[in-house]
Amino acid sequence: MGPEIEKKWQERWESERIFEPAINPEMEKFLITVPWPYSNGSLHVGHGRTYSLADVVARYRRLMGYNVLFPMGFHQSGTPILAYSERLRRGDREAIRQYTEYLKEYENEGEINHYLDQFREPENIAQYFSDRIIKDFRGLGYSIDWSRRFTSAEPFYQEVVKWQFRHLHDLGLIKQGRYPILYSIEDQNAVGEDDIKDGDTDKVSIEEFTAVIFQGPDFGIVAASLRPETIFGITNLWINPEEEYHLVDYMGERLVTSASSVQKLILQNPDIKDLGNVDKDRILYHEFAVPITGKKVPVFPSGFVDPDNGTGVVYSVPGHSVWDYVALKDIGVNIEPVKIITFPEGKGLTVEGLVNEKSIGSLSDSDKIREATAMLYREEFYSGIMDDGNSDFSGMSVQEARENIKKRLLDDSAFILYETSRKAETRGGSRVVVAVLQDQWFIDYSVPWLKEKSHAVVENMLFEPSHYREGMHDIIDWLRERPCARRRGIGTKLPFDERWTIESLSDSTIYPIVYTCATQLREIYAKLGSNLPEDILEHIFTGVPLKNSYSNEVTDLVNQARTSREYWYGVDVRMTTSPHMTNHLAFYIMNHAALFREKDWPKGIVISGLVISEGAKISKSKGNAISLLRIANNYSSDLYRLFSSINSETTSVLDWNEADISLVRKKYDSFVSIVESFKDPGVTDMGNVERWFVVSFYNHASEYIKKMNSYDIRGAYISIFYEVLNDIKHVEARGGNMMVALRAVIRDWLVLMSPVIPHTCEELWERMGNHGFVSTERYISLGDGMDQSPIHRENYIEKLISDIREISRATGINPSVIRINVAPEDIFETASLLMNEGPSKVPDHHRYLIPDFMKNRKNISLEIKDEMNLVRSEKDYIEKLFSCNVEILSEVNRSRRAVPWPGRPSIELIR
RNA sequence: GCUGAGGUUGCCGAGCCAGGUUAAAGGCGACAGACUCAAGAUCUGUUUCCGAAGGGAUCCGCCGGUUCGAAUCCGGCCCUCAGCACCA
Repeated sequence: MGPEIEKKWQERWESERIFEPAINPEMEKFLITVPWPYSNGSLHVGHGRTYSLADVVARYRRLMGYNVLFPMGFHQSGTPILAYSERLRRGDREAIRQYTEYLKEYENEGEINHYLDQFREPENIAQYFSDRIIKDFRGLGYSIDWSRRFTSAEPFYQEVVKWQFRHLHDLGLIKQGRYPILYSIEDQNAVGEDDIKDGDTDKVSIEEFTAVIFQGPDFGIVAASLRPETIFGITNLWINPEEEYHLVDYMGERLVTSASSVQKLILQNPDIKDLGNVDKDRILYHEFAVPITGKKVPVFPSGFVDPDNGTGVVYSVPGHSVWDYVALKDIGVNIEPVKIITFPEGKGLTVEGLVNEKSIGSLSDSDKIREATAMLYREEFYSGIMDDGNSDFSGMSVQEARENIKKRLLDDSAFILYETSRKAETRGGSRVVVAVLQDQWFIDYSVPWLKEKSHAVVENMLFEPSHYREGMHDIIDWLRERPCARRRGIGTKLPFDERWTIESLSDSTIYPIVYTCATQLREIYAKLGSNLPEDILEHIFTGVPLKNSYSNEVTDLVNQARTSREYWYGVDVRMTTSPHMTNHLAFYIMNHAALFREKDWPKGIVISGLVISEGAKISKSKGNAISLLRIANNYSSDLYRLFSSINSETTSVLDWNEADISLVRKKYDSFVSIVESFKDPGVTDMGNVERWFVVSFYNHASEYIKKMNSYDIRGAYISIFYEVLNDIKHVEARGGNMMVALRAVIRDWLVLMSPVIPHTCEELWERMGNHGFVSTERYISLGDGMDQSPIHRENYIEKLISDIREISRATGINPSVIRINVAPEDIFETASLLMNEGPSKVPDHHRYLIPDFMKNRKNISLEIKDEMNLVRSEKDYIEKLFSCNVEILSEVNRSRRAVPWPGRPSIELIR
């Protein structure tokens, strides 16, 4: 069905406000949420899936008689929107290109520059895309209650966030401490993924090095390593002869480090002071002492040392580092490598082996060296055993030794140094390093009482798929401190330290509760002159009596809000994707556990799978990120919804691809044409097939309900869509009267299909002369109580036909007459005796039948009492099917090949 | 290496949690037939092997176990994928 029809129904739904539920104590409520979208761009196929599935669930629950609330808001906190508007202001080409592309979807060519101009202000980006997303979501037919929407940047909401943080603080869950962050020295600011050049495609993470201090006669020298366990194999140190080196003061000690690393060290450790340049002659070829062993080693020059990485000093372990081994060869120094790591059974890679195998000649073969290094480190880390002669660590695995040696070194001869996982610069071109904040705010998720309470929440929740429950328990155990505030970004100020802005995931943990009372909160905030006092929020959210008195008007609003929260809250189901498990969903659960009473805790989480497009991961650069707007226009939103629901299980990956889409489209088209061509036949006389169709339909319907209740949306729609379509084919093949068959089920079919293809169903519903919306219909389940005999009768006929086919195939007979012999009365009785009483009761003249009965018992059934009539009623059909005559009789004749048993007539093919 | 998911008939993919009704849904592909001047679309049938009577044999990564009975439960092994970790 075309976009005009979809639009027509979207407008009607909206103007009649059928998805804006009111409190109704008579009805059971159902609150379903999906994390709010971040409004810095338009959404694509991948984003739409979870929202679509949630909408299918919401619409389904409505049919089943629940009072359903499906609300939505917008996330605008954090740095990305800010970073993008900064980039647009700076004239960043990539950002302009990307936003031009977004805008092209919605605006005329001529308007684009106007909007790009507007987007220099971050709030305009947020505003613009929130509006677009609402339109996109409406265009997909989502039954969202937009009247309750709000954004994370709205002042009244920020009061709620402050309330949350004051509480967490009072509960002792907020702490301050040291924390490493990515930082730009030039900009004197923290940088996020969006500020880094290629930060989205090539992530930069923070690595923890051990900076080891080697004592010399006049001063020490410090070399940073990720592999502290190798200190037993050190033969020398390296510095880069082309670079400058400085002395720094570190807690009274004088240490050598590269000039370009000094600033970084200071950012990480305020105790460090720069003492200025040091002559390299005082370092090169001098000896320094290795900690723990005390061994004295010389410093050699080598060009491979990067002054920006670590401290610009490298300790050399030629026994276990390809770089060091090759570098020593390079400068012609003959030092015997020290081996300190072995492998079980002596098998495993060695530096020498790799150098030979990859024919590495000199340091200029840097790619090969990197490759060899990766192989060696991997193998040593996973299977290496320490074997350094006689230290305390000998015999430990490399992994174990690394932790232990690091700990020992940190006591007095090392400190932690953080480094970026790759060289990175900001989009503005300044270097990105790691700085350590001394006063970072954290939420402390390690507190035992909170963990315990959170486990209790999880234990009582629904998880779909259920193994995520165990996963969530593990995550809760594993969570420690989580930084909860930033120095920049859009968001709420930390109420007890206004220099900080609450971090964007932390400000969005308990917001679903605000959907229950957003309109009242906004109004109270306005009436009280931009204020939302503590005791009011306390009262609304937790029911604690008000401490202060307010005007009647305000008190009324407060009461409404509290009543609404009491009715609606407790999110019944939150749907999202699995990457949210370790962050958002865990915080969501733990913050609810910390702040709210049991009744308001989350009740369920359904994890939906990711979406790929044409077999590939969706990314803007691949061009397979089709926007939701284009989906609705090019494919129709019902087709998108149907495809998302049916082409893959809720929890597994969905591939959006043309080949599969056209298959689903075909089915969809045949559904529409079947329903459209339906005309009430006026008669209701049913034959075997029609009766079978109706019972089968309701069997599918109860299967559908069972599956929808356990969030198996795909399975549910396979039952009520694909299988019903197949049944229709069967009725047609059997020459049944389709209109008579459909008449009995078509109303319910439209109703049950409406959650996935609501526009189509509304339109068909109306064309059939119904009033009102199919979306607000109620489906009354018939349960499993239906008489199944039409199914048995149809199975009997089907089995009869397939037996005829099989005999014909096995014998090669193409019959001119088929003789069907149905069990006569006395055989029926004998069979009944054999099945219910046992062989001893069989009358003597039938005892010869017992062996045959035993042989065929799995096909014998007493379900059908009037086989003769049944077979007669299908005589014409069978004759037509095999183009021959059918003779039906009912007799016992010992000379015949087979005995006619109930449920298994004997069949004779005559040439 | 850790954690999780998974290995099903040509392919994709159900079933497995609650063992028998499972030669194992559905789709795709292939083959045959109907329709058509033809192609496409659509419909019908077949698609592990054997069978001149509706039957039989073998089968769900590998090995073993529990059971009257296992694709389904238990133990071990092999392999694949994802996330994490690791990579001066």
